[in-house]
Order: sequence, then structure tokens, then C-alpha cells
Amino acid sequence: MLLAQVEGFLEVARRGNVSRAAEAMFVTQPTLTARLHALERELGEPLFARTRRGMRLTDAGRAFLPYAERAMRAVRDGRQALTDARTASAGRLVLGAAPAVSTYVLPALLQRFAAAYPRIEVAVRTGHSEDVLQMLLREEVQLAMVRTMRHPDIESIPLYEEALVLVVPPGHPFAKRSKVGIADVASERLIFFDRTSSYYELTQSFFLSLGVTPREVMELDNIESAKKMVERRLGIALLPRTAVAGELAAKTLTQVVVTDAPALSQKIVAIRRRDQGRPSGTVAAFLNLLRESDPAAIAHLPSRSG
Amino acid sequence: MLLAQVEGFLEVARRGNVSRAAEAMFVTQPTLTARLHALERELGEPLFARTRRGMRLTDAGRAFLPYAERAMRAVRDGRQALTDARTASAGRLVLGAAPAVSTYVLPALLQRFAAAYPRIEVAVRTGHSEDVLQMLLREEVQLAMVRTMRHPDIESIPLYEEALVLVVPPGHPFAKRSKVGIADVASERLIFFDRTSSYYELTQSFFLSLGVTPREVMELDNIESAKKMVERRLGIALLPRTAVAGELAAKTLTQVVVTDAPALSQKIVAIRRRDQGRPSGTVAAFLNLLRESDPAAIAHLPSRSG
DNA sequence: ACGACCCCATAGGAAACGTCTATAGCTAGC
DNA sequence: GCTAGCTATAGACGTTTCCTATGGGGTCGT
Repeated sequence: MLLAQVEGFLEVARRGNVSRAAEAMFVTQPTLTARLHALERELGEPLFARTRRGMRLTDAGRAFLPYAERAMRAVRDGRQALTDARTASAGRLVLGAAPAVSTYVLPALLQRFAAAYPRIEVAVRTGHSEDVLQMLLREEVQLAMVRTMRHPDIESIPLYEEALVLVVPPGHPFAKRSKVGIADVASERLIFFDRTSSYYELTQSFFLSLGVTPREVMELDNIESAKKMVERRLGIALLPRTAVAGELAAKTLTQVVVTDAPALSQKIVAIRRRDQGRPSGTVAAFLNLLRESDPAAIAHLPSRSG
Repeated sequence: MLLAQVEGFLEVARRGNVSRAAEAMFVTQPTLTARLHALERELGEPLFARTRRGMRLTDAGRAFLPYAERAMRAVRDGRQALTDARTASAGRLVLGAAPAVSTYVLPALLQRFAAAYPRIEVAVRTGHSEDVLQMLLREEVQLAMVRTMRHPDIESIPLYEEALVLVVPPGHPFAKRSKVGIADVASERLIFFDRTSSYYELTQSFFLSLGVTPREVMELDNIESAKKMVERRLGIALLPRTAVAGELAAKTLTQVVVTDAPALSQKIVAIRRRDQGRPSGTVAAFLNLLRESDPAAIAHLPSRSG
């Protein structure tokens, strides 16, 4: 069955006239007649009664009509959906993100994205990088923003480098000193967060590689709480710069540079399934936004507007 | 766009494998590949990402999927609807009927019809024959049961002859006499019904043609009331036999034969639009039921079961 | 009553398309 | 490196589809 036949059926049903319908469809009248005959033959029933005045629907034709309309509408809508997706003018984008990305980077990014593509519906699934990778592999998310990961089935697009910075409360002795050494840090009370997170491991191995055994005083399961603890002078912490940008600007936390230790950072990438072909539609739109953005800008966008 | 392409798309999307899908659809793998290519070319977008493992949907493919399913379902349901209509196993039948037919003949007929075709939905529109004819011409009803009418756009199928019989209350002088003449009738008080109905005109001209000027005592707008009036001895009436079958059987009314007057009757026919082609589906089913029935049986069926 | 017109159906030939078999190209896994 | 499993491609064959031109039937206007 050709869709052109169904379309012809509808057009003729509407106009009650093969010649006019043919003209409207830019084919000749015999062509349209043939299509109708073919459709009737396939369905095993005349859909039209031929009269002097033209074509009238038979009972069978009337019974078939709503289904024909439904089918054509479905195809038309499907085409439109593809066009929307191609121009990314509408559709759905499901993102995965590591917690720090989700909380501190995505909001500003999505604000810009929503402004550029108001008809795209966005969903975010947050989880540790490993879990988000699994979501990606199960196709529960289309694109994920996580720390650098390796897997044969994914490809990565570098986004930005997220520095871990040492923050102390205002008025802390470190805040006044121009130079702080790693040995100084080791004597401070350190606040860690989320033992299941990769940050925990990263910071731990950082200290260990420098021969420092941190005196752990507190471990929290989220960054926000860790910041609050530092603000309340319960210790100092190594936190993602994106997570403390607001507090640094508001001067409720102070960044301290450790002079005799290498910069600690983690690469954040966007990953997607390698077998999905070229990014298309909403995913491509989002990647374009990322590409147009200065990597530093992504990482430094304030987490709260203003 | 071929429906076979859409179907192929769905099958491949389900199985993720062209070869298997082709096998399931009883075509060769290159054929199905060609269909997919044609569909992708027409939609201007790859629907599948080709991988070592087989075919995976792209975002575009995923976006198109629900519409493809909807379209296929619509066509499948449409086919089923036609099959239902052809076998009259389901569907809708809209009948028009004159009041006397609707009240006294249709119930028993529809009872049998509903038993034979339980999944056919039946609707009845009642009105005077002329009005029902208009409904038919406007296609508000598919088939109408009315008195014989002439119109270039309709064709008629004879159903039965409806006799008008003279009824009197039990114990009336006529009931005991073996013979009643038209002159006797003229001296009785007559009850007519519904001046707008064709029965009124029919009975009036009947008497006039016999040179009898009836002494009209009462005119009612429906047959049921007329029967009640006769039962209450307010007069006698000429009523359709189908309308008084129950009362005659229950002996609450008595039929009297007028010996010196011709039998008065009216032909009841089924009419349908001439331009509708051969009757199909539910209409054909109903006509078959009528055809199988003895005409006399139709007209004499008791109006109330029992 | 007759001719002009409008409708759909049909005929025939050219072009396009779909389908097949056979084969190539590619990758993964042994 | 060979095999197995996947999709893509090539070429040939048969069918279908489309066009133009024409037929046949009925209506309407003159």
C-alpha cells in the first residue's frame, strides 16, 4: 500500500472529484484513478460510488476514512518531528551529569540553552560519573558530562578543566599569608566529601603523593555541606572551583594557593555512545552551545545568576 | 513513501538487525536495506546508525519511531474496520423509519438483528416518511423504512403491505355481526390520528372515494392514543394492522371486516440512495435479514414480545 | 433535441522502481 | 589470519507507475 494512495483517497473524499483532487496533488487524473483502483483492490472493497456528479464515499469508504486520516496525520507529524529535531527547534534532550557538574555548571548552561532553544524539553539525570556512564550505555541519557572516563563504546569531547582549589574561611590565618606550603595544609583540619565520589579518591591520592597524611576531621556526602562547614570554621577543604565561585565572589570563602604543590584538577568531558553516528538534533544543538562557549567560561560561570 | 518502508523501519528498529527483520518480513536482506535507504533519503536523515552489531536507532530514528508506529496501527485498524464492515461483524447502522414502522415493526426486527450481529451498533431516527426521505438524501440515515415514495435519487426494496383494519371495542355491535357495510361505518363515530401523517390523508380519501363523509369525532397525534380511545368506546378507527396486532390477540380490540369496500393498505418499502453503490456491510446485513424474513412475518410480528 | 461540457475509465508505451542473486567490505572473535 | 556475521553494492529482470490520448456516459443549456 502506498501512502500516495491513502493521500489520494483522502483528497478525493474531500473534494468528491477525481480531476480536481488530481490537480491539487499535481498528478494527472488517470494516475489518481489508478491509485484509487489499486487501493480498492488491495482493500477488497470499493471505497467510492461513481456517480454522474463525481465520487461519493461508500459505507466502506466512510468506515475507512478516519483511519486514513489518522495514518496520514501520523506520517505528517513524524516528518515534522524530524524537521524539528534537525533544526533542533523542538524535541527532547536527556543529559547525564556528575553531581558537581549538575549543581554548579549546568544551571547557567541550561539557562542559555533554554533561551536559544525554547521548544526543547531538557531532562537531567545526576549521578556519579560511573553511574552516569552506565546510564549512557543503557541509552537512558543521550549525552553525559562527567570526568574523563574510558570505555570502548563511548567517545569524549573535552569540555573544561575543573580545578580543585583550597578554600578557607575569611579571617583564617592562611587568608592573610601570601604563600602557603603543603606542610602547612597538612597541619590543618581537612574536610572531605562523599567517600563514594571520585573527588574523594582524587584528593586523597593527591595528598598521599605529596607525602602528606591529612588529618581528616569530617566527611560529608555533598559539596554544599562541605562549604558550610568551612564557612563555620570547622576546617578547610579542597573543592571544585566551579562549586565555590559564588562564595569566593561573595567573600564568604577565601581561596588559598599552595605554592609547593602542583595544581590539582580534573578534566570534565562530554561523552556519548560511539554507535550513535553523528550527533543530531537536540544533542547537536547542545554540543554546539558547548563548543561556542569558552571552556574557561563554562567552568567559571557563576552558579547562581547575578 | 511506501508503507512497506515504514513497516521495515519498525521491524529493523525492533530487532536491531536487517537480516533478521528481512527474514521475518519474507524479503531478502538487500531489499530491506534498500527500503531503509529510500526512507532515510526521503526523510533527509539517517534513522539508523550502522554498527558492527547491527542497526541502532539514531536520535532522529527514535524521534520518528512513535509516529511510524501510529501510522502502521492506523492502517492496520483501518483494514480491520473494513473487514468488520464487510462481514458486518461490527460497525454502525443508522436507520430511518416512519412512526408506525419504528414503533410496531422495528422492535422485533431489531431484536433478531441484534442477536445475529451483536457487535453492530444500531441507531433509529423516526419521522414522517417525507422527513425520513430528506434524512436519507442528506445521508443522515443509511436506509429508511417508509411508505412507497418516489424520488429520482433513491431506490426501493418492497418490504410488506401494511393493511389498515377497522377496529372496534369488544362488545361493540359490529363485533357480533358477520357483515358490516361501509354505510354502517359512516354512521359510527370515527377516530383519526395525526393530520400531518400520510395515514390521515389515506383514510380520508378512502372514505371520500366511497362516497362516505365520516363523522369525525376525534383526532389524535399518535396511534397509541387512538387505540386507547377505541378501547374506551369513544369511537372506531382504521389503524395499521401491525399497530393493533397485540390488542387483537389480547382481545382488547376487535377487528371488523367491511364487506363492501376494497381492502385498504399501504406498501412499506426500504429505500436507500441510488448513488451509494451496492449495499455493503451493516446495511447489507440488515437487508439480508429483511430478505430472509417472510414479508407477512415482518408485518405480523407482535409488537411486544410474548 | 442536440451539442458542448464535465465526469471517470481505459489503452498503450516509456520510464522508473522494486526485488532478486551474487558479491564486496567491514569488524569482532577465535 | 581465518571465519562468521553484519550491512552495502552491483546488475539483471520483471513489474509497476506514470504520462498522453481517447472512450463512454450523463448533464445542462440553448
